[in-house]
Amino acid sequence: MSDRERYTYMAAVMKALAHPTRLFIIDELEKGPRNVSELTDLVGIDMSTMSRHLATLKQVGIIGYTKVNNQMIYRLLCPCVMDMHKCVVKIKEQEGKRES
Amino acid sequence: MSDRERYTYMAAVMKALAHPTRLFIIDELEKGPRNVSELTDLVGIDMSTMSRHLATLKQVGIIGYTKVNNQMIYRLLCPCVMDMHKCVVKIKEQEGKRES
DNA sequence: TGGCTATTTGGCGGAATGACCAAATATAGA
DNA sequence: TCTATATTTGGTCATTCCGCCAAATAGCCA
Repeated sequence: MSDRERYTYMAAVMKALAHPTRLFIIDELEKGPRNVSELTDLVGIDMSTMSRHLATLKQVGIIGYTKVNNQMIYRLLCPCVMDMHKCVVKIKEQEGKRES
Repeated sequence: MSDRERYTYMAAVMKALAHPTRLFIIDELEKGPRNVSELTDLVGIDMSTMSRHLATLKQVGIIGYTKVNNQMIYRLLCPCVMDMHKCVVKIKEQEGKRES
């Protein structure tokens, strides 16, 4: 894998995380599996929009789903995503200490 | 800070990282300070585009600069960003192990 | 089959992104 | 002051994103 490919891949993962709703989804799935309706109700957006957010996260392998009857039960595949949250918090914390 | 604000802030940081060139910039600045021309030559894009990428990273506090004569010397303010890289690598590693 | 529920997909519109070129700005030096 | 160098900013264009609504799809159950 070339450097260019690696950066492109990483950027795709970051991009998948770069939306408030999708970060919320990750936090919520960290508590346990949820179906699309539950997540939709929690966020308060159109279900079609939620479905697309879920597809975005699924596409890069952060979440997965199990089909149960006519429901899609989504779950977090990569808990390490939470480490990123912590890192972002660090960035914020040091914001005040910057020189320039 | 409300949950909604927190997610919005985090998403903004992720978004700033969500581009191959900007990830490259971070890797490069991790080695040491660089001016705009150096980074531009390394990536091979228009200097104006590079300048905007740098502004994006600066805006969320990941990098900073010092003005020396008519040069802008950029440097990494938040080395912890590298931790995120590691996390993304983890996501990639477990890609093969996924069930669905 | 028909109807009900859950979810995804197609399409549209407005906003943001990222590339380039050209022009503006700032600083050093002749 | 004039010129050269380094950087940013304004403008344009094509593409992508993200919201909604409407329609399609899939799986129960009567």
